[in-house]
Amino acid sequence: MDTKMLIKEIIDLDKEKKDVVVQGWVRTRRDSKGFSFIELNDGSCLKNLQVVIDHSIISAAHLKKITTGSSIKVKGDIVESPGKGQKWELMGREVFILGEADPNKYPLQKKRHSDEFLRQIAHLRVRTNKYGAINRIRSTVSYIIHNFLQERDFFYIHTPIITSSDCEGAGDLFQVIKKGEKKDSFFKKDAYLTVSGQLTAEAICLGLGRVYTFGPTFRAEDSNTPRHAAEFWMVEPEMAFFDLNDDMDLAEELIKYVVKTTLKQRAEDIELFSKFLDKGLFSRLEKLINEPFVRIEYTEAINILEKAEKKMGFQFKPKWGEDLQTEHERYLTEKYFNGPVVVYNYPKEIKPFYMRLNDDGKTVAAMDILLPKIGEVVGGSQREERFDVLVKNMERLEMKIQDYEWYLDLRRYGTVKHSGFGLGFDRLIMFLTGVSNIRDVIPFPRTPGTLNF
RNA sequence: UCCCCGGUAGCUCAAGCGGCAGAGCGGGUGACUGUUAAUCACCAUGUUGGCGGUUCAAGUCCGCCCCGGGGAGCCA
Repeated sequence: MDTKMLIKEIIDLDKEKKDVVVQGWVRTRRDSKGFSFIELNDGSCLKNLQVVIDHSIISAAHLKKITTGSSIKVKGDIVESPGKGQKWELMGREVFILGEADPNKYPLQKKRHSDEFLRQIAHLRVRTNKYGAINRIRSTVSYIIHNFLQERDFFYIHTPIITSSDCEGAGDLFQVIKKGEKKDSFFKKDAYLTVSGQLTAEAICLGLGRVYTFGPTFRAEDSNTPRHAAEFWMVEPEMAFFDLNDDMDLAEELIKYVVKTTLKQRAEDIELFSKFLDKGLFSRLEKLINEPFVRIEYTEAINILEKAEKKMGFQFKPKWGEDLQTEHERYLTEKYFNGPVVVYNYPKEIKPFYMRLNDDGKTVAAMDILLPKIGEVVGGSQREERFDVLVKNMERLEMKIQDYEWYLDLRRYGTVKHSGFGLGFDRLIMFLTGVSNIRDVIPFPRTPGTLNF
């Protein structure tokens, strides 16, 4: 009886194995006199399996159909390869062509393509080394994040994708309406796609203790940058009895754990990026694991930036009370500290209503984690647990308090100190791989003016 | 949304001042070879993003539009 095997399993074999079946997609075929070499990939790992086909087992007409992009099934024996470049190869005994790929039309050639071209054929680009690796890394990182949090007694919770109001005040929302009907015909009120699961996660947190969401979020901003997408994934832990320091500790520990574990579990895939895309990748990742993140107060960050202003000639003057500009973030992470920077205690005026007011009355217990090249990867805060202060905030911002009665209930009844943060999953993948455009770490990216597939 | 750059063969790109549209890769055919992005020879690539204008003549100049990229803004 033949054994169905993944190429990943074959690569790891420690001895030869008879009667094996392998299925996959052909990357290239090289013909010799009497036999052909096929590079076969099944997606299970970066490496291809070299398949040797003796021309006595296949007709010339069939062989011709085994072209780049076609899918085949091969039965045979795994034997040690006499050639250089691979330990094992599959000596074919029977070959079945599962699906042909007309070489005159198949868009992926055995050469490098530009990212822009591959984006147009996102349904096929996963068959390249680079995009196969990205998707494997996404899967592994997801699993690692779940592992990390579950081991620390966090519960994975599910917050709604369709939300009832623009609670978070987070920029532009996508509205949800029933096709062909008025905007409020279904829910009898306005409905939107979520921009964050935070507020509902807080509710579950104040009952379960430690929770997290991990799901898609949506922003309707007309942002055309390599770091923004209209649909992206976030991890949002929310913890009872955590203050801002606990919050920063957890976020830093999580990021370090993810990087360290991914380097171990997806070494081959990460190596591809460090070799061909970003020579400095390994040293940047190693540095992140081994050194504590710099933590500075917003006020200190402004001081540093003001001192650097003359030398750097910033387009925007750093000024207390204003948000940090992209050029400011880059100066801090890429020049001044050359590594991850956590900035905390921001002016209350530039942060949302739910962040906890500090004793100085001017700043809130907020924190952002900035990474070199990527910018903000984490945004979090200690939440305002004091009923009176929270209501005052909402009044200052002229919010409709009646829409948030349920949220205020969380402070009316058994309120406790609690904190949380949101981690941009796709930006984390960018940092891990050195891929510089978010459109290339999301399998089917959604951006303004682009909705394909 | 604003500023800048670009769109020429399937892909990546070239074409001095407006004067016959080209190369490499990929593809096809053949040769050679336990090959490794194989190698060598030959063959075919085309509405120069779209519409309009200037001109004897437009890939090239002008206008509008579409698409892509970079930067900025927006961004829990």
